[in-house]
Amino acid sequence: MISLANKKNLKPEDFPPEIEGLRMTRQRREVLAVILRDRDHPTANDVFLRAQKRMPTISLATVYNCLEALVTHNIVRQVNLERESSRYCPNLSDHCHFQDEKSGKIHDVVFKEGVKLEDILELPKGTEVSHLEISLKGIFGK
Amino acid sequence: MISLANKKNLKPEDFPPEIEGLRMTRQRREVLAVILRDRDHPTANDVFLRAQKRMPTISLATVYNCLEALVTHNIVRQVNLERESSRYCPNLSDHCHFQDEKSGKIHDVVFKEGVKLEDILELPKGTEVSHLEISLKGIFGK
DNA sequence: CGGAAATTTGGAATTATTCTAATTCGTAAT
DNA sequence: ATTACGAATTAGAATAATTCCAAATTTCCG
Repeated sequence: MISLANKKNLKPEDFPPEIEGLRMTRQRREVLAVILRDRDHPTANDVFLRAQKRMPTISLATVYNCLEALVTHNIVRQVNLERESSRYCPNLSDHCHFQDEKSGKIHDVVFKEGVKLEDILELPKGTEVSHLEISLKGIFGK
Repeated sequence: MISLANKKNLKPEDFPPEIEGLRMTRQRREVLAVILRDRDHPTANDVFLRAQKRMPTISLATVYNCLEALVTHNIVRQVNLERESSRYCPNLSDHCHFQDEKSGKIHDVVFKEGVKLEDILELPKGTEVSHLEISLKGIFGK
């Protein structure tokens, strides 16, 4: 996994020509930069609006295309909460999402030290987990 | 919580006039009976098609209305997997959902004895969880 | 440079769900 | 029973997110 998750003030130009086998086009750079910049779990449309600022000609369809490419190449993660629009998250480490009912903000939540999901679920022998999503809603403390 | 989860061969007529404070109309009975009968996590449209068999005049809008009423009164649970249509589940006990990639079937998965989600997540003090959803995908063993 | 392949684009199409306004139903009082 | 009223149902239109499509553009490579 490439460590983009912590690079904060990355400009689109700073990305290498290829990430995780995905050719970085101008639009993909822009979309990725948007997601890395604010880290607030934007929807595709949010990304579109932000990307448009620097690249007024980008289209929504392209944003969807870029997001799909980034997701399938494991460069960003797609987050689905209830029936809302998908959101996009640059944090690739194991974590889940908590949506605060007051602010609407989405927080990343990590597992306690050493906890593995397979340890806590009653899964039949031979089960292979390829995808896992945990989402919570409520009042986020602090 | 009313123990409908285990009643299997329930006919619509068998329901009391009111469940969890929700008046049971003819359509709501039918929708609930469908969900209790097959327990295969049908979508709204699946429910519609099945309900139509016994009640040819029921409309899709009504199925959506009934499902919403049943969900908000905690009589059935709404299950969201990725971006697919919502599905509906009569099992109200704590559990999560595993979608088998081969068959497409959805399996209920329970926590191991004594595990509480709050114990395994790093949540800030004062956090109140009102809603929780865990979904998995992969090859389901056995 | 020249052609093939990949990407982008705008708009149309699709799909699940919600909305709306009119009708019907159910209940309870007369 | 009849009436009246609020709740529920209905069909169809509307909406919203996403995907599809076909044409235009860009990129890559020899």
